[in-house]
Amino acid sequence: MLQITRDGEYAVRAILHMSAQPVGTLCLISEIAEAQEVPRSYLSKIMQHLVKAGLVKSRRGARGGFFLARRPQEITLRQAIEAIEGPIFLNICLIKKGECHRDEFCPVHQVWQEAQRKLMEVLDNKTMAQLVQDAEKLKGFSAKKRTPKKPPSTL
Amino acid sequence: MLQITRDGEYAVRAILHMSAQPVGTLCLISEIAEAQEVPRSYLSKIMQHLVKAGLVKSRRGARGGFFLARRPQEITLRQAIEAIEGPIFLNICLIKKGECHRDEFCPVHQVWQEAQRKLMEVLDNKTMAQLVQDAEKLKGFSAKKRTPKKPPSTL
DNA sequence: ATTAAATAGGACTAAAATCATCCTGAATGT
DNA sequence: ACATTCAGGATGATTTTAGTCCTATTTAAT
Repeated sequence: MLQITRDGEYAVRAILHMSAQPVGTLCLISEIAEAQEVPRSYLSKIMQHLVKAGLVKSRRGARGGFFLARRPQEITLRQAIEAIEGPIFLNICLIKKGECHRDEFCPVHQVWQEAQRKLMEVLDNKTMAQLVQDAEKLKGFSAKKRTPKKPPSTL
Repeated sequence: MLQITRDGEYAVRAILHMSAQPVGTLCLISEIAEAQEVPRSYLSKIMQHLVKAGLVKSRRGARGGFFLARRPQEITLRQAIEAIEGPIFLNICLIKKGECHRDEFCPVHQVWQEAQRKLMEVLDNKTMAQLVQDAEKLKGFSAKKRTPKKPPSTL
């Protein structure tokens, strides 16, 4: 449907959550699930997947939990999404050369290529570290809206 | 899965096929199906949909068929795809304001917005007329490769 | 050693989407 | 009348999506 699945969305939320923690923090499934509004049992599966993909590490048992395998500035949005959704191809003709025999003469093929390239560029150029910063700005902004620091006195 | 469906692909093929015909030509389902390698009965459904969407007109009965409702230079790739797939949203949070209550503080939301904008830009900027031209170039190129007009003599 | 706390992993499921096929009906030109 | 086309509905197999639930395994603390 040309739309990312809940898996991808939830994976990004989880990684973003971990990226916002102080280094060394271990995050629990239940904690991430609640904070990021993801069904707990479903998130469990996604975290497993992220561990297998090498983006996240885990420790079992009491005092266990999850933490990032790399620093937030070294994880792009694309990596987070593709870790769980697999590589993105806007059309099956892009999967690999020869996947679609029509690409030799189909003029649409190269349009998809360009569209995909532009899309990837956006996802590649955003790291988890940047997203955490963006989130802080958003928070500051909404806080300012509600309780301005210094309301300009009209007296 | 962040991939267009066969519906969308087939719709584009059908419209492209009609765009490549001389104006006034009526195209038959069976003819389009064969030329564009689309299952005949499936294409039938897609053409119905395209008629309802207003991109294509039809005439029933003997000597009937399909033809474009607008000129090829007035139909963009995006219009062709969205006519059959409905509006594209890379993530459900983009469907409409308030669809996702997290968008107030979620820093990923605006990244999706930008990604979608860039993607749409590519699809918006390609008309069926241009695609027909592109196809002609591709044909000319592959023909040249196989039978070069004037092979450089080495004698 | 026991136990409580966590993740790992497999089995299962309901609902929806995908990718079609087939048949009947309606319109239209000859 | 008849052959030719599209219109529209019913049906269906398969896959994907979006989960849940239960048991096993690992680990830290007591």
